[in-house]
Amino acid sequence: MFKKVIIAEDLDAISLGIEQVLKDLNIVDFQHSKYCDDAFLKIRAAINKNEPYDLLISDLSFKTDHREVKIANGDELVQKVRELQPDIKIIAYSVEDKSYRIKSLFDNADIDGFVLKGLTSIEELKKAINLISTSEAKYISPEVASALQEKSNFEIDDLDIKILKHLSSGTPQDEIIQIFKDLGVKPNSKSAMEKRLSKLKDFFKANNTVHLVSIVKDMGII
Amino acid sequence: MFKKVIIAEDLDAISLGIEQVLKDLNIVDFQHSKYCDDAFLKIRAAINKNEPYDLLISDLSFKTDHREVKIANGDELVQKVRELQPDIKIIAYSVEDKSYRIKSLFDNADIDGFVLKGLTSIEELKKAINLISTSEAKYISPEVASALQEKSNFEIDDLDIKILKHLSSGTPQDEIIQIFKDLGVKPNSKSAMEKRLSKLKDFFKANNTVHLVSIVKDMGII
DNA sequence: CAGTATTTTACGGAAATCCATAATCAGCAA
DNA sequence: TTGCTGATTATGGATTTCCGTAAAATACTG
Repeated sequence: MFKKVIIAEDLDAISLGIEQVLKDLNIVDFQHSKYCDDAFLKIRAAINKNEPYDLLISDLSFKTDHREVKIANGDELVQKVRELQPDIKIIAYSVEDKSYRIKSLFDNADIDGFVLKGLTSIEELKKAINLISTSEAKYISPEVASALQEKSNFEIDDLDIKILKHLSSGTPQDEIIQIFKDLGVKPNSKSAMEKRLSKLKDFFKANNTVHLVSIVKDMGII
Repeated sequence: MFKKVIIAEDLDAISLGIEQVLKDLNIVDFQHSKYCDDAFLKIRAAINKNEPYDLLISDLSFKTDHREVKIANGDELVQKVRELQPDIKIIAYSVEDKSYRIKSLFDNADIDGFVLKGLTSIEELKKAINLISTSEAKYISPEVASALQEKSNFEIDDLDIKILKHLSSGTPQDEIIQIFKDLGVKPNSKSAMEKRLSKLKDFFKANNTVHLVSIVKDMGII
């Protein structure tokens, strides 16, 4: 079983629940951070003291404060923690149920478990911790297990995301092209843009641009 | 102080925290529902038994299950509870920070408090309960207090919402007009629709329709 | 009822987008 | 170099949206 655990979770109501789980599992050495930055610093400090954490339980969405932050959300946190300490186990604990985002956590940050906050998530969290502590298996909540089956999220590349973000913030297509030209981004013709858009509309089965933006917003892609 | 409390909250991790608050306040007679429908039935049953609840603490967003539900979210729940039992005190406890929605809770459902789930929300919840139990005052979390100051949310009426929903699901304007004509909705001309859209774009400072839909989705209006 | 104001509808040109096709260019093999 | 292939860019016309103005219908007033 894990000896030293760190929790990254901003909502006090929830972190109380998580701490209860750890106590039930007789894990007493745990810390709790309300900010991603803080969690990251603690993890780094622990490594330097040669007393590294062996489990991170992290929320994904964090409220934005007045204060300046380097790491804004759990996705970035787990990514950076994985780079810093490749052998740490990571469980994401979130309400996020968009398969696109869950899949990318397993693919990119190689997380060890995903527990969906829900009606029985406390029990699930226990199960996940138990499973991961004793094996190299991955845990994922049954409601969203299908996320991992989904065939590759196709080729929605970085440029597509850029275009979608511009569109959703009201920039007309012509201006987006101009911006890309000014920035020296490679494909920057009207046609290229239109081709990409029509590919995206085809892929997401959107009738028009409004629909497309609406869909990708719902999916949490932008 | 309140004698009998009901909690409507689907996430188990959070309801544990709320229950702790109630225990700290020496409130022992409380029930907990994970579904809005269930909460509503309990409240009605309590009235019938002449032992009504005097406080409802309700979340706003509830996860959708496989099961069929009559009341899908906290907004509807508090609305219906207010109609059923006008003298009950109601606290909304939610991560929702869109002023549009918060204001409408005070205006339409006449809730008594709004506590924003956050870093110190457990303490805030205690404060809110204390305040409301001893006076007719309203409680609102400081971070979102400005919501109540905002001048009327203008006249975004039901039809506007309908139009926006259609747009966001990919229906072209012409078709929306046709749908309205078929349904016998009153203003159903191309011009009327365009005028409304341009009013909305003006109001929300949107550059175009894509932008408009993006904004109202972010605000939680649709 | 006449007259005025407000709302709704109609119309039309400008702008943006959609969509198919053609031209251009870059890399590569013969 | 030549010719092929695929990717990018250009072009133009159909459709949709945008936006202002005018006509028509409705409501309101004295």
